Amino acid sequence: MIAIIDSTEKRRQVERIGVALEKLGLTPVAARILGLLLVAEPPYLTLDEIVEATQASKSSVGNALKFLQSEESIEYITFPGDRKRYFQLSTDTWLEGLQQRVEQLTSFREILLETVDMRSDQHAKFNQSLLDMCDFYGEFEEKVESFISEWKKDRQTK
Amino acid sequence: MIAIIDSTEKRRQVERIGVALEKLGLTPVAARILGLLLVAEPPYLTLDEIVEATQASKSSVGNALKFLQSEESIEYITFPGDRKRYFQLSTDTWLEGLQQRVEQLTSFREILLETVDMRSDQHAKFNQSLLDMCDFYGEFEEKVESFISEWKKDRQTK
DNA sequence: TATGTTGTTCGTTTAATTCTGAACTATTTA
DNA sequence: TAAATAGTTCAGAATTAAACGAACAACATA
Repeated sequence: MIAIIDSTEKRRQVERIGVALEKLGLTPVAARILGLLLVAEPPYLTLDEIVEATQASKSSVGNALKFLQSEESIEYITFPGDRKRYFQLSTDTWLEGLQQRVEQLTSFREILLETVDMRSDQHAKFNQSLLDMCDFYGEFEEKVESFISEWKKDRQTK
Repeated sequence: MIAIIDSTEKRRQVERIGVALEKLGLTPVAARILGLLLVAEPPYLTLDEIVEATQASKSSVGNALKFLQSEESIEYITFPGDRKRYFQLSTDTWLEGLQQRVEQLTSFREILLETVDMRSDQHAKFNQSLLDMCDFYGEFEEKVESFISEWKKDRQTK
């Protein structure tokens, strides 16, 4: 963490972001990489720069970069005459990630509906509560999806 | 898994729900308990019944129950003249859990805004993308919260 | 007061995840 | 062709998380 991130304040911010993202389910290294790419100027770094800045091993960073690319959280750009990959945050595709989460919700809702079907008509009140929950998430998913698509439309016309 | 859950089909459903909930971040035991409480009839079970049905240790189940209560995913009821606690899914408070997740989003958005403030005005396009993302989530949170409170209102008048 | 029942706590064990270092491939440069 | 650079793979080490079992506290009942 010498050259790329120059101030103590920035290093601390990388850690804060790292902790926040760990809580959302990322591994420590992956979380620090995203933090770094949010703070770094320019906001694109090579593998070796990330290795230096995070003090993690090349393989850890390499694997984390691969994972983050698969999640579409980051992508890389290149420059003519320079073989290195410059990794940066995906500023276009993060919406897709949210959409994937909504789809996860949908699939759980389907399992839940199946489960209610399996239940007898005893405990009707409980069954109804489960159905209510399904209704809520059904509408919720719709709302979220239409909000996302509207946002995308606005973005395109900009 | 002998007395409480009587059929192979139900046992399989508990596992399916368990796997789905593990993916959403629960531990295996906690996920199986929720699955069990979705499938079981009646939908309230004692600690010992859950121990028997899940084949996990009493302490694992006890700790998982404690955790699920803290998350407001489950609660317990009692019956007069019966000291045992009957654990069941919270059919009222699961919305609070969703709200807590939204709050997590808010706190990450705050960190993100701070981070943009720390950045220079070079790479303005990148900075703008981060701000756009903040805007999106800001509106998103509002939308979700108003949807939740409307839903609650409807529920009360029912 | 003894006995049984319900649920919790705590130290240990087990299992899963995360990270590492070394070796390796592929590509470029001298 | 040799040396350097960029990135990947993989077996094992280190770390973290999950589950266990035994002991314990609280309470009820006999």
